[in-house]
Amino acid sequence: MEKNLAEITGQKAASHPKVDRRRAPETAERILDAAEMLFSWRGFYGVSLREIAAEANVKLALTHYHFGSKENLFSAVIDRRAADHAARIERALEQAMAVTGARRERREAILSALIATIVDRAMRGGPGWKNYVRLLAFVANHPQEEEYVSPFRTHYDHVIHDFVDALSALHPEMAALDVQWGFFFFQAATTHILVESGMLDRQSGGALLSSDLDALVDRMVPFFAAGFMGLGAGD
Amino acid sequence: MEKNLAEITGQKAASHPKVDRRRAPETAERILDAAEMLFSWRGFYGVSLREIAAEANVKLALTHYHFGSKENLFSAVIDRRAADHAARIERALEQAMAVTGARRERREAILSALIATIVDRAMRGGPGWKNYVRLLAFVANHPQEEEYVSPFRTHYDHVIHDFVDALSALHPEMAALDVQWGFFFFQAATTHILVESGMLDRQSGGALLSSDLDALVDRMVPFFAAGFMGLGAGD
DNA sequence: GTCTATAATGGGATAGAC
DNA sequence: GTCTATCCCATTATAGAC
Repeated sequence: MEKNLAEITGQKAASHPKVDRRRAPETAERILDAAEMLFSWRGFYGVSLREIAAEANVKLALTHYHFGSKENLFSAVIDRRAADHAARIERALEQAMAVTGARRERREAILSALIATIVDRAMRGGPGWKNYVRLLAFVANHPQEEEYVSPFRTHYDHVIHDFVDALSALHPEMAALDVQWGFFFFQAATTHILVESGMLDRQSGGALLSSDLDALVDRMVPFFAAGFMGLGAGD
Repeated sequence: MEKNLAEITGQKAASHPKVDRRRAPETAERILDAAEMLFSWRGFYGVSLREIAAEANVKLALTHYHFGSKENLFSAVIDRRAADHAARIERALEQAMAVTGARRERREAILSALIATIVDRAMRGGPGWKNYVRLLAFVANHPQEEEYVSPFRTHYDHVIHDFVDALSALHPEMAALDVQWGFFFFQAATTHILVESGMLDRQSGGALLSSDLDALVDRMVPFFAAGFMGLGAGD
């Protein structure tokens, strides 16, 4: 069961020049890159520090020197990007709330602020970001009882709260709980899709690709914006 | 292979036949129950056979005696319920396709055939079913590259295909790919929600409960039925 | 900071008595 | 079918040389 993941997925951790000029600062980064990639595919339990060290071309002991423990390394992977990522999403939400026009369009702008910002990082932020986004979605799909999800919560809980507030302000005619339901459905689909489980590819026979995230956004935003009307949103 | 030890040793035979027949099936069932529960929370890698044996009040060696290997045990957990479960969903779909009325209602009936049937098993099938449904959703959220997802695919891929067909037949005015997108969104939200990640509870401050799946169905079906109108479905 | 070596533990799997 | 005992290997983590 433990096959070489790089061969299967054709993926590598974020690449760095082979020739090391300054090893010291780069080593920790390489370990983070490797951990980010491997954790994003198999989760916390499915990856060993040995695999991470090998993927990073680093000796095993260095993972402990730089990060102390496996759990610490996992947290470090998230902490490297989470604050910046959450801030980007918050900024996009602010811009979306400044949009004027029909409420349907304003609703779409809000939803797009979340999914399009995430997709932008995954598609145009470099290979590390793609892995990070997958990891983010992966963790979001796990029970909150797991300890390793807590770093994720501290960074993103308030973001989600702000989105619900924005939608509630846009739709005073809706019951507050219905707004929460609707956004939860949107968020649920988002996190499922971004793990790239490959289901979409298989079910469509390749006509729809999980990797084509831009096409995803174009379908997802109008679909979910319309969904709110099923819960009583006036158009 | 599995000879009766009493015959070989010449000891008395018929002393415990009833006890053996009662115990034999029960042990394997207890192991399956424990594995089902633990796998559903922490996944394949996050659980050890020792934990499973302890949870089942059984010695470690018995897990190997009854199931051979860890992978085999995982498959056995799925095989115990998957065929019955898939058949229930298929039957519900057939009944939904017999519904007459407005297309919106027929669309809701189809979506409900999936989610309500799953929720029915989770809520009213007993504790084992609740764990199975969580495991089902858990695995659906994992990359298809993982080998342990294949037993799920063989049991459920055709079910999903039939749902897409039913929706496509209902909406000839929609592009076939858009129907696939819409159902994929629905399925994505379904699998995310059923892992009971606890997000909903946290975000709503307890006003919405992940465990209240019946309330979920009441919101989810109209929401996603309306979503299709965002992709060009005539009402 | 990086290396080799090793401790200490837990993992899956098996043998053989009963 | 169930038990005890054990093998063998992978795991996380640490010690100490350089």
